[in-house]
Amino acid sequence: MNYKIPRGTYDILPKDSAKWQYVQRIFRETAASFGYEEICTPIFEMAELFERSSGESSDVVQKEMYRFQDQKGRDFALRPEGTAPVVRSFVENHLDLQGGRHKFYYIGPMFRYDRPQKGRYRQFYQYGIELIGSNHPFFDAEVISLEMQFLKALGLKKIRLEINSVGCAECSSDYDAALQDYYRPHLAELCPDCQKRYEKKPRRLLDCKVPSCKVLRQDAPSQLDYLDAPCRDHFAQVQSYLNDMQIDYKINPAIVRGLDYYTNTAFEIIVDDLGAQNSLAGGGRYNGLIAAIGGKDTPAIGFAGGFERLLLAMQNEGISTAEPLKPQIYIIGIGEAAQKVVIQLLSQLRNRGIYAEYNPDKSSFKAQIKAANAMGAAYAGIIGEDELSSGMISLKDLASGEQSTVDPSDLPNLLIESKNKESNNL
RNA sequence: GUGGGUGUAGUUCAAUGGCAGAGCACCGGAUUGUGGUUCCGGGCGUUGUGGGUUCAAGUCCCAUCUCCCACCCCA
Repeated sequence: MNYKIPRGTYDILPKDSAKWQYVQRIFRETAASFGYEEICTPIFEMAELFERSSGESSDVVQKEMYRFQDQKGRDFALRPEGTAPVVRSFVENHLDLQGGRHKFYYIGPMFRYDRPQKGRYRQFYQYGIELIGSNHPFFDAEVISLEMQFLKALGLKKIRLEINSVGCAECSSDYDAALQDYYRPHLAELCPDCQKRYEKKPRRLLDCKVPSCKVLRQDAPSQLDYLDAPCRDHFAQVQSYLNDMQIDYKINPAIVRGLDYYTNTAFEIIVDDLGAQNSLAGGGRYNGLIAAIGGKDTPAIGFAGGFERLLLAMQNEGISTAEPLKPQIYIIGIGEAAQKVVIQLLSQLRNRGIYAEYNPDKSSFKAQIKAANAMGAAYAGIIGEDELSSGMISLKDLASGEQSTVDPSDLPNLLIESKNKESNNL
């Protein structure tokens, strides 16, 4: 084998594509029921867009972006996440000046130069929504409920919703200072990673997995105690709306979104038994982002989820998604003379939208009916010498074994009728 | 970027340093046109790749790559 797929990427083969179509369809339907419409943005953008939005110090920008220059030396990056491009498009198309609320959803591949592992790839597919133009806490709850609704529609049960508030720019920097004050005397006891975090992003100290760091964290100040009055009120209202929507959640002060632009509400949906990468979706409010990339100051909230993890979780819960494609009829032709009639019939049926199969590679009657059975065809249509002379077709119901003789002109309607009957029974 | 594991037929896996094999899948057949069972037949694969040790390497050594798991990070 000469050519190999790039590391951390994968092909979606026909045997799996129905699953992908299914989850995407359910997501689109769910989004539509909340009034969200699709937005498609390019797969690459100016690298600077992501530096601005995610934060130059973030890992995503520092070491995970696929960056490249084009023939004119312009600095681009394959998009590592979906929010910045949507916001860029929002501003570029002057929707910020138009006012009002805007609801977007997107589906597509994202790229991050990570070390691949379970539930983590270098090209991975995300779905997400963005609601731009309101700071009302109702919409925080609505965005969360859309995601919960989607997961429920898929039949996932073993999921947990955790929420937090990271406050606005002011209270969040107050909190960082408080955390540093707390950790300063213990600096030497922290793991090397945490010592770096202390400087760069003190909040990251809260989700370190090293036992000694976990112990220290127990008495650390909580973000929630450092929220100013408006932020505290906002968070309380979000919870109240979630209660009204009968959505279960747990407050987890350790939830820290990785990207710099988050404010106030942050949430994450976690699935057990998924391995280390157990975060199925995450999101939050990002009131400062639109202004940060040059638009009119506009509040916004959204989330993103990963399809790979979704599919893993569904597999874990034994949720089956799609039936394999089965022919409605498999046409068996015997002898050279039959082939012409077979092909004409095949075309007629396909023109009527009926999935009909025929395989001239198999010549014997036995091989053909075996294939019909193996493919799960509902019927076998037989055309041999007898049928050629009578102008009729022998039609065999492969489930019951019953065989009848039908006029070729009646066949399409007959097949469509039986298909309808079958889907009504489901 | 760090650590551990891994790689043999389409697939799942065998093979004390000594002839690379089996199950499943796939294809064909079992007296001329009736399917899930059964029986019979069908396998030379750069043993991931490149070096090295050896009379002899799938097996030992080195390098490299993939995949898996974890750290990290995150969806």
